Amino acid sequence: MNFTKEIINWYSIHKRNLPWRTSKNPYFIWLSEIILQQTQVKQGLPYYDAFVKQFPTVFDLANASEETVLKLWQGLGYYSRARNLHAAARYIVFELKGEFPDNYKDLIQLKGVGDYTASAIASIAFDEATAVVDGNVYRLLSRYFGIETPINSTKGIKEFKQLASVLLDKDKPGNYNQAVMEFGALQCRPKNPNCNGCRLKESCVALQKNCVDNLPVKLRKTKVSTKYFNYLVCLDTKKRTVFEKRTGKGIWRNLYQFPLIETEKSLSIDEFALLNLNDTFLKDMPFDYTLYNEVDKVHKLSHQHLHTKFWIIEVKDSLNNATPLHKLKKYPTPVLITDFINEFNFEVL
DNA sequence: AACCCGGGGGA
DNA sequence: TCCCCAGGGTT
Repeated sequence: MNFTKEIINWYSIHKRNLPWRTSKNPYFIWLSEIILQQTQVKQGLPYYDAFVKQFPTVFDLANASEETVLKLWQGLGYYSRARNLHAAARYIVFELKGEFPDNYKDLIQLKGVGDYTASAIASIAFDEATAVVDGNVYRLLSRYFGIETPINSTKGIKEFKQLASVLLDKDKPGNYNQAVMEFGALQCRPKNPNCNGCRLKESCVALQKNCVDNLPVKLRKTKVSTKYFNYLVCLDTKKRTVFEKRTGKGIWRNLYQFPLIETEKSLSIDEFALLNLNDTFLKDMPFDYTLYNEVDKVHKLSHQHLHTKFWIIEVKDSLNNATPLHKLKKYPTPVLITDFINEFNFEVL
């Protein structure tokens, strides 16, 4: 049983028609790989189409503003991907004079491009024999070969990369790399893998040992922290509000939001009244306030649960540095804020 | 080595 | 609920 040939044969029959598979243009391959990091094909597909349409070449992407790129990325998550994508496009256009890096060593120098993505682009666009190891490959190899080394340990990362390199089809590395990932995604799924209909079932170690569900082994479950967010949604006499760009190194960097006050616990209306809002941009401003949502809106991220209250601040004056309400949807915002804006429906005010 | 970074979907 | 997803960057 030749693992590599079986995977390639399976792929020739079952491969999906995906837009980035119709071209070897490295820009399109790169774009698809960044979008698909930690993102399922179904979720990333509409974003890929939108990016190709709005930025047909790396020059178009480089000449756009970061805010425009973030706006198009809005809702997809892991926004550093969009910031790095944009920075790398500018680097390619303005430093490399538009000549796209054409090998693993140069590709991995790009912001947001690590071992996986450099291998994917190098093999698919440039036929370089570098093996990809993504979540699909970890799962498939750990099961088929019965490897119990944790996939997120230093030892595991090296071990699986080495094995993947041995299995790689050096003649058509791009085709094989896509095949092995596709096999993991469609056949050797995380839950309910299709072992009965699998052409590798006779030689699959995990299936023979009846431990398919226990592989791959992964260490360290991320602990989830809870945070309490209070957003100050101001409405002044000119139908404007305060909208700010997030700074710093935390989540949602360079996306926009209402002024945020983080607290140790969920605030009652009385407790909110004790906050000294005169220390903020509301200094010397007359205002009334109401609580928009009695029950905390809980926004769940992979590592944080955000318990959120939206406070509606009716300011009886004209705010400084305020944003007209009808312009809010022009800015890139996290889903938590996007949902609020849509639900609150400022436009009827 | 450990932690941070989003959001959606499946079971 | 918990886990996973065509991972990468920082400390």
